[in-house]
Amino acid sequence: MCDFFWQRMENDQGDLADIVRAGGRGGPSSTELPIADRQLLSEPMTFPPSTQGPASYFGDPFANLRDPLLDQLVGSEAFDDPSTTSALVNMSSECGDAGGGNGLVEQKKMLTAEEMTRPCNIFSRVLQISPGTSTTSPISPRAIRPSPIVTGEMVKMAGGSVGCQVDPTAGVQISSPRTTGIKRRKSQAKKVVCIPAPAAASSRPSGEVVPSDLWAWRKYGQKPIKGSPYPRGYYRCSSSKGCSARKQVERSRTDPNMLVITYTSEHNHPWPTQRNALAGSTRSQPSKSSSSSASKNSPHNQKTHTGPKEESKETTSSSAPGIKEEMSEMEKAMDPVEDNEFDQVFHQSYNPIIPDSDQPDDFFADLAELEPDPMSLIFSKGFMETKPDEERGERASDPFSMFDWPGNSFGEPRKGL
DNA sequence: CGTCTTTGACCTGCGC
DNA sequence: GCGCAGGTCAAAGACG
Repeated sequence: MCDFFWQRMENDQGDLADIVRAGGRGGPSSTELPIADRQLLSEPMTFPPSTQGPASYFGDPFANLRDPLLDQLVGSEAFDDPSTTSALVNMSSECGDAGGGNGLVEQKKMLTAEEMTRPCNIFSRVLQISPGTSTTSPISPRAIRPSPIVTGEMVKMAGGSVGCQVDPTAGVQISSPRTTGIKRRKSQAKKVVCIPAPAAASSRPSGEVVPSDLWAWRKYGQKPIKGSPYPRGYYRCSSSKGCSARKQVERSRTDPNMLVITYTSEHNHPWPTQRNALAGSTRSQPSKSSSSSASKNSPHNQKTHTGPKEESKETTSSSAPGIKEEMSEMEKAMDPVEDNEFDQVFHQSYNPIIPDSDQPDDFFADLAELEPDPMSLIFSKGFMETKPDEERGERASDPFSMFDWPGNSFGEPRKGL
């Protein structure tokens, strides 16, 4: 797998600041190692099955799970565009060539001006930032501005591609580190995800577009952001009561086509099961059949997707079939042998690792008993399967069928709000 | 009935 | 200390 993450876990465990997930980068131009591509999908699985690392994520054993959003992203617009698709598989290059195991080093890599000039794939940036290192981190919003033009999180590249940076105001509150223990809202560790957004027209009247992911999110607020024509939506996890996971969704002020999603806190529960996901998601899709139609009609969609929620309730298994397909081919092309290894690791890796953390093992143990491995559900539909041929046959017909992501629903007016 | 979104009011952090 | 802006709360209404 990715040595980088392993090392990081060992060296920097517990410090989200040093974690850079899926450091998206310009497509083919990247010099990443082939193996790195795999990291994209396996990244969350990169933690040694028995390491103590994951527990450090807010004490959340599930924190190391890759954000389902990523999968969706892959499936959304990314696959609509062959070019982006190709770029997609390269996005994890950061991991591959960041052998140093030093988070700061990697962040530097990601955010250097040089990099800014590179085309950006759909996962242009996925960062986890914690106050602890924010002050010294090179990712300071100001620091990452290669030019006066780059004032927002987005940077229009010469080639027309879009570069994404962390928006200084997009939740990446980089303030003085608070080591006193005083919990400050703006000092919370956050993970910023910059993704391509569907056409605004397809979303809510407000123009808000919320990508879906496996978690169930409930919107609890919206605020206009100074300097940005687009409001910021505030969501909290509704999959589980007591879950402190939250996220902020807003459009890039500089590029409406990009969404900046800031995740705060981590889920303290496993991936939402279908049942859980359905909780409260009884609302139907808006008149728009677009996205939802795909997912609803899809035989892959195990759950009766009734939620209009453009973003959450669609906890359908979303492990981007498209990505699997892509990855399968990539892997084959790269190294069939590793393919098996990859699968093995993948299967072995996922398992809400509950290392020697403060988390009550019993609690999660119970969860495991109560619910089938959520990840399994996800990947059973996704790239986890090792039957590319069969899958491709099915997916080929409807690669997006199992998704409810915005790619299908993005931009879809959820309903006449 | 339960959960959702919307939205105005209130609270809090941070810069000056 | 003050004011601004961001973040959260909670009531009201909508939906299935």
